[in-house]
Amino acid sequence: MTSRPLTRPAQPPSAPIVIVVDDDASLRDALSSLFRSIGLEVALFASAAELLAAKLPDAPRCLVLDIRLPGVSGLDFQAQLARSDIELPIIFMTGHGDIPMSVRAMKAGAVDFLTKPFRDQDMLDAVSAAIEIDRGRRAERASSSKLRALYDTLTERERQIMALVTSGLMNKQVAAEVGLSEITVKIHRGNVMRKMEAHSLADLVRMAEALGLSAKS
Amino acid sequence: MTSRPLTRPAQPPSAPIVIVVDDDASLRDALSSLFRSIGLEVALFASAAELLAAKLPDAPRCLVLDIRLPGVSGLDFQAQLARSDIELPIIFMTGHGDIPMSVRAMKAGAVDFLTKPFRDQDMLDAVSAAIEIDRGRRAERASSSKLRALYDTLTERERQIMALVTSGLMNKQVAAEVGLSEITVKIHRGNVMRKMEAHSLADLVRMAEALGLSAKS
DNA sequence: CGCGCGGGCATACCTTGGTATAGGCGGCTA
DNA sequence: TAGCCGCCTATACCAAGGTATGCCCGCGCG
Repeated sequence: MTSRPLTRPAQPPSAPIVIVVDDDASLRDALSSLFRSIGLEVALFASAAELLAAKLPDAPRCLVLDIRLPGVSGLDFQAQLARSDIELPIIFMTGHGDIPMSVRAMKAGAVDFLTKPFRDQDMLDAVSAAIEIDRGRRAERASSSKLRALYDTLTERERQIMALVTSGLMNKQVAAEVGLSEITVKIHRGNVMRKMEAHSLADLVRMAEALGLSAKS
Repeated sequence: MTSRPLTRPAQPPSAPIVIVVDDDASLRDALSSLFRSIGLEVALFASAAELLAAKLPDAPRCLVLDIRLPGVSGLDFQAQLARSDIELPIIFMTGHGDIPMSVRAMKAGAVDFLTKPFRDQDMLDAVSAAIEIDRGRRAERASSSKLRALYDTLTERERQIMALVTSGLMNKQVAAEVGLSEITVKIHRGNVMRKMEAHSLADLVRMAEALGLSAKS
């Protein structure tokens, strides 16, 4: 709930990036040229730590990850990313994996799990799907964080009135609920509409829905 | 959009059922006693066809399925169920599966994919999770089909007004949009509220949202 | 044919929503 | 201390929502 600046300097929509983490240099190179051949940007790393240290442009992306890594395992790294709430679609590669490993990865949200050697087309299909997923998630995050920012400008009272109004109560009922006069509720309600940039009650209801609000009586 | 009777005879909430499809009779029996030991109902079948022919009570359920089946494969059966829009959480078992097989199953929505021999506890955990998933889906289906039924009682005009009103337009704007007088819009709007059993505009907006309505201008 | 039903419109009347103007109170901070 | 902000309230006024009564039209159906 900290109020960070939410307007980043407008950047040209960057091309999708495939992040490859594998300790085998020759495989990295092969994947790099494979992805570049269809116009994707590529970022190569030999270990998870290197990736975490790197700064990557803000574009749709996905991670192509070997299960066996120097240091942590791919599955552990996946869990680590999830804990740091970094949402990044992952495609696993493995030379000596087993079924429980693949199931665990998929249950944790991996997009795909390829066994080496894999066909180029399979990898490209997986990466395309992953990039699409990330694109969708980014769009959702962008709109929902804008909504959050607006909601954060509301005072405590205004939030309270917003919850009650969007739950379907009339002004007089809201007033009775919180022990205010109806006119005061109207004022707050007007402030809420203005601050949330809602053009109608229907708008506001949808916003409340997206924010997960509910009137706890 | 056919108007089927939507009120089924009220049945007592039945206990969860585990459906087991495996051609190995001894495994079926073992699983049966395992599941019964924690109070779950069990339905046993030797093949997919037998399951399809059977009538099962309307209760939370899941399917425990061997990948290798007489006739169709488990994966094909999974796809077949999906096509017949039968939503049924599936737990696969396999003795000789491979990774691509497990990945395909998980991508198609399987809850788990266990390799034989598995530990009893792993199977029980998977089944519990699957039953929970089915319980949630059933609740969602029930409420959304009730909503559908109400929506189906609306006339064409009423549906049109509902979409426009819940998109945030005022009565006069709706009237201009569809070429009616404002008073007529009010009448339809009132009919919509009554037929949809909405107690407030906020309610109606949420219903429209759940129904996926949008005002196509 | 009469009837019901979906659809449309008008007048009248009341409730609810929304805003402007104006005032008071308490707390925080330059 | 003055000023700002959140908060609360009141009067007044107008727009929008909602319902009732009454009347009209066209269509399908027993």
